Amino acid sequence: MKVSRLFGQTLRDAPADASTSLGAGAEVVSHSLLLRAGFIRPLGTGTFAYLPLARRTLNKIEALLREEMEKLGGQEIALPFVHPAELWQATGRWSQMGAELTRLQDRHGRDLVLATAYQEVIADLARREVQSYKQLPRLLYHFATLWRDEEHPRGGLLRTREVPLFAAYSLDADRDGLERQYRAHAQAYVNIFRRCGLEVMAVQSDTGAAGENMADEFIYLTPLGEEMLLLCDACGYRANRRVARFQKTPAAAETLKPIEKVKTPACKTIADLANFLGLPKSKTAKAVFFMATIPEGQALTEKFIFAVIRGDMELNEAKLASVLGARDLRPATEDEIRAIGAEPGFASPVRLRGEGRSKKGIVVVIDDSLTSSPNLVAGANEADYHLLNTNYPRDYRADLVADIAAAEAGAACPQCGASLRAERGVEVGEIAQLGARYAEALGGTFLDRDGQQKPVIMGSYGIGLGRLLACIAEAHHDEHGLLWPATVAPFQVHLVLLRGKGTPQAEETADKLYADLQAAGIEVLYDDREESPGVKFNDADLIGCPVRVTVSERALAQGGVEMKLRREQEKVIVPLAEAISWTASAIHALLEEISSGLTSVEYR
RNA sequence: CGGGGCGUGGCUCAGCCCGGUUAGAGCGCUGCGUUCGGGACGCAGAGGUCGGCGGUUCAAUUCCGCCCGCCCCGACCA
Repeated sequence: MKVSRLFGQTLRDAPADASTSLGAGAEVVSHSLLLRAGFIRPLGTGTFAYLPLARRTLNKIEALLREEMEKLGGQEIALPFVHPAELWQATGRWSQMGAELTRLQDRHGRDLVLATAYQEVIADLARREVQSYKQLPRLLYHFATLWRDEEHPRGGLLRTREVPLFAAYSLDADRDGLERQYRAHAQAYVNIFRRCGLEVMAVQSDTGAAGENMADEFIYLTPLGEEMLLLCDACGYRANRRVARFQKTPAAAETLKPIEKVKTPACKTIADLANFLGLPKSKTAKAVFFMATIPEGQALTEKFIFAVIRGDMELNEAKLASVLGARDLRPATEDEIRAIGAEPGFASPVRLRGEGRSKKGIVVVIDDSLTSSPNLVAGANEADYHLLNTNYPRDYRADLVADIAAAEAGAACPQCGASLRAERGVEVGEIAQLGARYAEALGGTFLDRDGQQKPVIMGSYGIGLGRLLACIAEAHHDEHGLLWPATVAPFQVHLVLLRGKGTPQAEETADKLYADLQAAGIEVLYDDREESPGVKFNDADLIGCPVRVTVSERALAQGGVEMKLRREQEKVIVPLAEAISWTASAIHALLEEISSGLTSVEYR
């Protein structure tokens, strides 16, 4: 491709809204570089056009994914982007999902959804096609678009509303089969990301709205990431904070003492309270209030959630939402708290005024640590008063007892007790064991060898391709621009022509070299423009092809053409006759460097 | 959801507080000439319903209201 014909130009400055900060105000380099280098352009909020350079890189990623999937026995399919609502109603996601699921109607008034995922459609296909165990196992995969109406698209390609997606789905007759395919994917994914030049970490996650069993996320570690991970260096425990467990320090055994009401003026926080009473936070119970939207059948009900946790721990909203089966959770307002008879800052489930709370839709959820922590200080539901020595279940009831505590950095590892470390990262892929959930919801059964009708066991395996592109850019750039791994670079070679003045020799040489390199199967971006050397070199650095070849009078006078790797400073003059072979071997070496890093990764 | 900020040629921004001929700059773009190894220079150009609607006014890019779009922060622990 000649730069003079390439669609999309480089920009000296990034658009103002591209220097978007994210999290702690860090600039999202991938966003500004991909914009400046002419890879992407924003269309609307959270939607992007992928220009030829980006599309070429995505093509390479897709080719690599196809290779890896074919190795696993995968078969490529294509699926519609607009789905009938019935499928989503059957699995319950129609009612479970909030505004991120876009619902629409066709001209006949039939409900439709824009795909936020494709498990329903896969399960529907499986129901129609799979009648016998002889048709299992199968592995399907596709490249598709996914629309999730995110509230806060951020960080350019890191969090978008429209997502170019790769996903695979395994269909099995039993859980052993699922386990085999799942492990195969866990290994394949590590290699897939490595081949893209991205080091990722697999961590345990929940399956969110999608599944029912175990899942692993593949995380690229970066402070820009929205995922918080807890890692154990001692035993290798790795989990997303949403689901991370930890060992709760047990409270000392004590005999239960009688409740005692004490005046605690202006003690509205746990810190104030512990300080005022001269007790550790672990001797207190704190109450946190939410309004939860919970699906019941097809209907949604809003319930008041009275959550109680020991004062030395923090509540994990994701865990709470999970145990409640809540679709949405928001902090309750002070008015809502008073309406149930509690006093903000001095609330507890003990002696809650206005009993018969279940009728009022109040759900009390307590952290499991409270069952073994005696004589805690809790609110008296009266301004400026707390109660000493409250005990569960002596003094109050709970509708649910569960682990709703957030693991923090420094908490004890659930496996070995060592101190957990916290890291941030971006989720670039997820693999999940869905089990029978989808087949059961949609009635997808097959006749097994034993003559029994059984549900098809599914797994799903997905990668966000735009996000992957952004993460690769985050991992591979310098102050001058992008620095693509050879496996996914839009072009392998950036050929720069410096015409100079006078003779047409340089141009004729470059034209021929362009043709010869292409004939040798090398992908070349040829900068044939009438631009100054500075502009051309800066654009080459910005775009980031791994090998740069410069044809100029100066280099020809020195006996050849100039070769430079994007990541190196050194330049060498290579005789024209050896230019092709030099380039080919340089590319080969770069590719080899990446493939040699591939190992058969044992799934833990 | 709440609070704050922004919206002016393709891009980055000035002008607005204090209303008044033809709305500016740099980059980019077009033409001509010079230059030619790290974002060169000269000359001549093109390109703007100043986000939209409404109001105040003799007069609105400027003041006011509403809307739309974008950005940031807060979301909460009692």
